[in-house]
Amino acid sequence: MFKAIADPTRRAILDELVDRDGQSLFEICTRLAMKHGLSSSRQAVSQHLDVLEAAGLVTVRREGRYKLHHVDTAPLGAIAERWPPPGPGRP
Amino acid sequence: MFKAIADPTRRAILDELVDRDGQSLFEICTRLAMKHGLSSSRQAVSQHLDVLEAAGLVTVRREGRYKLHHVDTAPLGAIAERWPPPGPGRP
DNA sequence: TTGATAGGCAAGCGCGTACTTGCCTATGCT
DNA sequence: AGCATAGGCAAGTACGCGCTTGCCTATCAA
Repeated sequence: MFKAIADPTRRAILDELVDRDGQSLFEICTRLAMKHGLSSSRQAVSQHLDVLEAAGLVTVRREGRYKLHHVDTAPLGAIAERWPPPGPGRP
Repeated sequence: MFKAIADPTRRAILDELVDRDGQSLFEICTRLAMKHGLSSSRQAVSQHLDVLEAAGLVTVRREGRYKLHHVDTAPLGAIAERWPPPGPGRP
């Protein structure tokens, strides 16, 4: 999971899915090229999505010939849980 | 910074420094071998510490011939800030 | 001053991983 | 049926990264 967010392209995909949940593969490709200036091929994005899915950060739902991707940022909470911020506790 | 916590050895180093702040290089090596069962060489750990320092997660303070390492988990807050947990907002 | 401890620098090796290339399957529109 | 769209699979390539190896410097104790 930590390796999943180590790649900048995968982080951009997460940003994109947070901004607009339930996108298909081609939608993600297009918006990555547009908004983030990334020129990743379809296969590259597909492989990134596989990694994100294996990390539990993205869930997949088939709809006809489309494959819609939904983001789930819950696993990232393990990071804040493992190394809690040094701020003042909850009074 | 994301790549810094992608490596399990570096995560173990962070755990070790949270448990006991201000350790030297050899202390970290020893405790990594003891508690985590990792047999990393001194140079390997040193390079990991360089990465953690570059990521802003570890600060260094020289004391005589020792090099004390202090942890700073604040940069990790950027993760929770970038992808906020989907829980209920703050009412 | 000599030896031992703590750490630094740089080159090289091996493997993982991000990406490409080429081809194949499935669903939808007309 | 026929074509276009959406996606899958597998092998191959290139580069980064973690780690080792070898040697060097600096601080402290005797």
